[in-house]
Amino acid sequence: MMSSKNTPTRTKILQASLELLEAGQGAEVRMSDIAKRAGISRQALYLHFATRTELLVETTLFVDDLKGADKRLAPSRAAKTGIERLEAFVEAWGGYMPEIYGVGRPMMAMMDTDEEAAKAWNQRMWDVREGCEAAIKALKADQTLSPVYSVNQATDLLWTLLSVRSWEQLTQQCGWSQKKYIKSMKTLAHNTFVVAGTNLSQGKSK
Amino acid sequence: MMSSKNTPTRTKILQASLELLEAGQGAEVRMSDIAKRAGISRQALYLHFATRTELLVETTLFVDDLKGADKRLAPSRAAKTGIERLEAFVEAWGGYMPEIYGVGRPMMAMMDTDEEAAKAWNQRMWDVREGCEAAIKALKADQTLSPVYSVNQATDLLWTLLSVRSWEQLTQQCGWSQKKYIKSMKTLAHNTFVVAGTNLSQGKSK
DNA sequence: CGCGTTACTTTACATGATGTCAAGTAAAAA
DNA sequence: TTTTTACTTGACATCATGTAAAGTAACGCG
Repeated sequence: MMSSKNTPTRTKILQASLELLEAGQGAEVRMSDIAKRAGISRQALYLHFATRTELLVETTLFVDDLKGADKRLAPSRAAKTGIERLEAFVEAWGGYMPEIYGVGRPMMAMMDTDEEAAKAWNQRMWDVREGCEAAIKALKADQTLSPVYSVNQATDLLWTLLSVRSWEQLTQQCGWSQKKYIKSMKTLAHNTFVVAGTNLSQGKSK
Repeated sequence: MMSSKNTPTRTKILQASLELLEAGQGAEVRMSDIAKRAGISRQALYLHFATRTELLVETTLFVDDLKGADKRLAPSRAAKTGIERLEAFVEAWGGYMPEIYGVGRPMMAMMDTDEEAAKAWNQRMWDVREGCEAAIKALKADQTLSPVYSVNQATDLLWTLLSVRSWEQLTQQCGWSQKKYIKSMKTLAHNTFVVAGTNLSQGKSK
């Protein structure tokens, strides 16, 4: 019974999985590949993870732990004004996406065929939506939310703007730099959701 | 040699493929499924299409033919002002996406594993980008393009806003109606790309 | 009429990945 | 010393794609 313990072998597997996923630019990451890299037999993987999907899901949690997802989003929660919060969130999440894209890409690919994978990934994306909602609600509280949108509509829209797919298209397909992406998204979010007449990065409302 | 002919059997296959893809809400569409529905043997499929990918790609072309992709985009090309053109394009493409989503979903799923599928789908999406670019250039020509963005940047952004993935998120995940999607996108595109002080649906510039 | 070609059928099989099963082993724990 | 734990080895089931080969029924044509 090793259940949810942090045994060294389990960690080695997750580490191997992560390395392959991050390196793999389209390269398949098979169970046998992961086993080889972790230095154990393919069968041994199944002693720790029931399915490939489960391993992948656990890898995404592993990466959150490593890269400190929570800490990154903290500044956004600490922001005083809604505008600052919106900006901080765009910056934090926008900066985090490249870190998880390595595992995110295969996860998104699996969503189409694997129910479990879809559930796990959607759950995580829903958490992101909550971040969006919090930022929008902070704007609303400051009365700096554009009257064009309801809180829900603005949240949906912001969430879509900041989706991994959109980030992927802009940075991978269009060749945008990370810097350009974040700057553009800040501008776009500001211009879209903040009531007219309030400047970027000058959140002294009232 | 049946090469690129429109034989009845070939059409039957494409028809069957299309029906299954459109019906299939996550249901797998295997070669055997398509064969069964077309009323022929699985092997016969390979007499008309070398691979599953090729069949899927051909199905997307088939659907364009059926739904009249070209005709739908015509109004956009005919628009007098840039603003009208932008609006018409959002409306046309936004209205077209649900029609192709049935085949688009599996195509996008295949992109991750199949090089050919990726090339075919990207090619089609690139055509959409050209539509975006034309609309943005029309704004530029009218001097109604917001000075915040260059033509390229605006094109990339509009293209991403109008991507199938974004449409998918808003309509499938967030539950937006088609009407709401198009209206919101029109507003968003207008507010983002049209120079301030110009109203929606009143394109008399000059 | 006979002949060959076309379009399809049937059966069999190779491949490649996931996942299962069972027996064996080496070292730590009891 | 025995037992348990963690892993190894090798064999096998499954499932979809794609290949291969031989058979058949209809059709056009000299």
